[in-house]
Amino acid sequence: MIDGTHLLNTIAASLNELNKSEAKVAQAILQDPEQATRSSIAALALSAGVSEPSVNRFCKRFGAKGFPDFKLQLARSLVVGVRYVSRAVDFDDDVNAYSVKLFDNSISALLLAKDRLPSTAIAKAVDHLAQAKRIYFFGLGTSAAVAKDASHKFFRLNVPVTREEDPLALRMLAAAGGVGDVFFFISHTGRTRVLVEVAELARSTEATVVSLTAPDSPLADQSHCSIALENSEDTEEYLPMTSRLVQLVMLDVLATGVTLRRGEGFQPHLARIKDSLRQTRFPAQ
Amino acid sequence: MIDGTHLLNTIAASLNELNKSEAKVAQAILQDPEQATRSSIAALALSAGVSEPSVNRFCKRFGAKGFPDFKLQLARSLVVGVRYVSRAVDFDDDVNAYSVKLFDNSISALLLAKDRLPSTAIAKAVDHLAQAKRIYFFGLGTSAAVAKDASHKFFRLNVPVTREEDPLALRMLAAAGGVGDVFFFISHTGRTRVLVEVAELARSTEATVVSLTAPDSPLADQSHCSIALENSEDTEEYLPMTSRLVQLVMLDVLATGVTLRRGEGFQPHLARIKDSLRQTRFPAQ
DNA sequence: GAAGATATGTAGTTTTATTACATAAAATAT
DNA sequence: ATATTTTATGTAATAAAACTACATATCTTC
Repeated sequence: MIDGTHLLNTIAASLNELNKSEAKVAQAILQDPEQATRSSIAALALSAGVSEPSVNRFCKRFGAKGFPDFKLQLARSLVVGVRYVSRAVDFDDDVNAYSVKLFDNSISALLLAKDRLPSTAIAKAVDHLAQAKRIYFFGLGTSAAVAKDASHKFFRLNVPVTREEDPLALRMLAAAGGVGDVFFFISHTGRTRVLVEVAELARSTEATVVSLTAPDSPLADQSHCSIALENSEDTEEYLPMTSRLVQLVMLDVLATGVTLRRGEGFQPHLARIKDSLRQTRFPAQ
Repeated sequence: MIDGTHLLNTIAASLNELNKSEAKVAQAILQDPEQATRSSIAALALSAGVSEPSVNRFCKRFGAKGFPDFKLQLARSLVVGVRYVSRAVDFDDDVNAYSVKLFDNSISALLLAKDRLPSTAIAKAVDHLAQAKRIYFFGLGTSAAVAKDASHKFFRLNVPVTREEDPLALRMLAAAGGVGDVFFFISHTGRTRVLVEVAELARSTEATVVSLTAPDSPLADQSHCSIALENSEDTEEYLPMTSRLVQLVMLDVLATGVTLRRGEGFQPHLARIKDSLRQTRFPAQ
């Protein structure tokens, strides 16, 4: 019921199978579902031009116990979402059960992050990135994949991008930093020794240090600008982390911010890059 | 109201500012919110051990017009979600506006994918992966980052993992495939020439070809098992793609499936890997 | 166009929610 | 400590909303 197809779609789909008055009710509901959830049965009957029992029958037809129950379901279906409380995977979950749980967890993580967007930090980071002569993306472990994704995205924005994982190379690059260089660190914990040390090194140059990491962490402390990502209750005993998804989307946000800074004239450049891929693909059928 | 703070949190937060009977009502609701949305005022009053008007007053205190209205709001707040319709970024969006849009788009993409989980394909893929002697993750472009993430995740599952991007290396590895090898292809379009050719090559050996790609694509056709990811209306003129997020979560699902296959006795192994990272970090404050 | 089936509405009944008011509990002042 | 005020809570009456049984209308089918 909750996670299934959306009530509104169901109603719309069965429009032609309905009686005249039921169809009128459907019409009225589809026309303003939000309103419908706030109406009494009398009000809805009036606006649909039918009698109250017709509305009632309509509700029962769609599996509700009655009108109030129907309104409840409708109200829920108006919000696309996940049930709160992220549930952990059980050993006796079947394929569908654990799949849904993992998706739900991921979605919850993004929803949570959305609710606490550090807008000022984002704006500042976009400033730095938009002005950068070169961007270095540094991340280790799971964050290395995020860094890879980020560099792949940012190089399109007409700025030289360097990505590294080798700790020695990291140090050397950081030490050689100068004006216009932005060192972008990605770390879930913000406590990875190497990264923190490298950030410190970069900080000692004329370069700018930006990070996407846990607030108040050693790494955040070393940054000129740090975008805080609360690492929510990631018990993750054996579960994959949801935090990297948030990191990825946050980098999308930053890339978008930079793109907008580039202005409308920048669009052709992006189009050209996209076109360059065309020949590598089989044409669509 | 919809996107704002969650009603339940608000209630929980103001618990100590409430009168005795109001607190009882709050208690009863927090204890089983779902139930509360389905109860009559009488039922809730009973379960809270207070009179009906007390419940009514409680509702009004939290901004509702009355009990039914309160139930409606409660029902909504139980679903964390996004308003449907993914909106595109405008050139005059401010930081917060485009951030929210990007998050919403990502969330919608995951929600959509969740609604069309190809369970049978997933189960089959888990079968293959759980039995693999070695897994090769192949992806190019954006999918290369996904492949990197995947290999990082699967190597923990006690199976040798190889990841490659060099087209020549891909060919050689594929040609050398044998029984127990699983070649896992990741591609948004499923039409990247190199990948399709390499898949064909792998297919000609005793190895198993699994893919995470668009249904009915050339790549899917070459696979023993293909997990279909509809590449939804990804206009993505200049916007980053949401599809890779879905890919990542899908790989989480597969990794989880394999983990569950390994059985409970496998947990210590994972714990050991996690522990191995401890010394690379600054201790938490 | 009549008989049956289906759909819709009317009016009464029941359930549910709200209000007005009375009583009880708590807080403050004397 | 007690009276007085204020606040909290419940009781009972009222109003509103939803539901049911049944009557009437409409549509089908022969």
